[in-house]
Amino acid sequence: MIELDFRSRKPIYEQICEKVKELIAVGEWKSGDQLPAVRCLARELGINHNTIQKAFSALEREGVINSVAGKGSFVSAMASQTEVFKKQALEEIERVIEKNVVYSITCEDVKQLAEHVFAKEKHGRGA
Amino acid sequence: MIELDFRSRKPIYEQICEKVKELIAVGEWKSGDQLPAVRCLARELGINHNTIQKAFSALEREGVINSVAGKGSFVSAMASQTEVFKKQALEEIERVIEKNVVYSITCEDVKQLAEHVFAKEKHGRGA
Amino acid sequence: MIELDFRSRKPIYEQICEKVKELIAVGEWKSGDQLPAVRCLARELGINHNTIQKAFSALEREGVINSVAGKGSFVSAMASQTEVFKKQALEEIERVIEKNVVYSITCEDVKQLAEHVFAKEKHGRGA
Amino acid sequence: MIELDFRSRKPIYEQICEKVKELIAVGEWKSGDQLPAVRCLARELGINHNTIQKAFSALEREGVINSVAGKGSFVSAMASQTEVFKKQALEEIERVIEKNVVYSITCEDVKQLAEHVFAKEKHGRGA
DNA sequence: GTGGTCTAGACCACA
DNA sequence: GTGGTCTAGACCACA
Repeated sequence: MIELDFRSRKPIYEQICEKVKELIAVGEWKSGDQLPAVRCLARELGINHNTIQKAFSALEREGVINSVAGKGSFVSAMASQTEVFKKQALEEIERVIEKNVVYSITCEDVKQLAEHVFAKEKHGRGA
Repeated sequence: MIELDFRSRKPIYEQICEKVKELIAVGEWKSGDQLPAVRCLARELGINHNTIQKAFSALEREGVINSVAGKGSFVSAMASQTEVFKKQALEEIERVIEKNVVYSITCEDVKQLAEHVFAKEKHGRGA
Repeated sequence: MIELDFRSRKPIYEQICEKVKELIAVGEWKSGDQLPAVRCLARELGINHNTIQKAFSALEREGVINSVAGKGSFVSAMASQTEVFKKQALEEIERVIEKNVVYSITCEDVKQLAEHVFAKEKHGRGA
Repeated sequence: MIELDFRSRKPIYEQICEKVKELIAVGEWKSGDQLPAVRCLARELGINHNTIQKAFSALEREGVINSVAGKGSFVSAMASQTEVFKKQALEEIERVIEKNVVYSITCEDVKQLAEHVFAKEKHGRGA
């Protein structure tokens, strides 16, 4: 379910955070669902349990999950989870557009890009 | 001309690379222009010259500048410099959109975002 | 009568201890009253009876209740129960004030805070 | 400068966070000051550098300090640092009063307590 | 079993 | 030198 890129410059624990958020976003994991146990997931992914711990701590801090010692970790009940994710996603896109606006890209370029990406996406899901 | 954010988590040398590219992109520095000497720039920015060296080496590897031992560094003559930058910029934006497509954003969201950013930009320059 | 917050980082057994003390403090449970049976309460709260056991053991150690094997647990006859609770409460508040005195809070700040809390409380009960 | 209580139930890294905040609050460490190096402080306190790392990461998340790889950790420039600390302190006191209001303490009790603590404090500093 | 903390020690990128 | 990440392994409290 979760695939890691050990060559990436992005730390493993951050990759895990992102994957968990994605799994929640696509509805694979729902509010209240119990996540895999820290040590169990660590074994599956072939990494140390402390790395999972670090990822889960960050996710709890963000309000994405709730971890209770002795019981487990659970997808947070935050009703607006999805909206928060969407807001953060759009903010990230905005930042990257702003940063690159200096390289003579036009509004039209970005719009076409968006259409291209979403068209691809549609095909990908249709397939 | 180049301002660094020492608090940023982005490495100083990467910040320098980006600033150099921006200065070329906006036409401040043109093909063939000589860049400031490594040690001189280091003194101005108040950083170690090794950090500038690292940035310039990366820029040379990308073909953005040419360094000639004993003479200095020069903006590359690559005619298509601007187009390469633009292509890279669009690729980066595409990557970020693709990564975030899972968070229930729509093509329309991104298009509106683009318009918003470019409208702001226009105002900023108009001012 | 007893409500638990399973998401709280406060251990379940500590939550139970506090609730029992509160119920005694407000006069709901009086000296000599029999507490619900461990297993019964466990069933009601949907938790393991060992957790209740742990809470009751702690309460007995503090002299709040008396457990008699084969008969059950009873609210301790300590005449001064209420006063002990009050003393402990004030000690806890004192500790927290002392700990925070370094953050440039004033005596006046704390006094106003107290008035605010008690005014709220009064309203809450009046409602 | 920083003393730890290894017997305490409070994790070491949390104790460190609190001590750092206190040192900033009392003006011992000022905005922009460089904190002791992670490994250096670890050696001094006789603990593992990872524990300091964990504390500093938490402090950075809270905006109390800024850590820059290769350079060091610095007291954040947040102008309102002191006010934030004070606000958090008062919130903690409020919470503890509210929690204990059930134990028949009166507003007057708390006010007297406050006076007592601040009188002691004054003497302590005067001595 | 479950999460949380801590150590000892290694390796990395950056300055 | 400086912070950051990761592992292997231990120990703890709680359920």
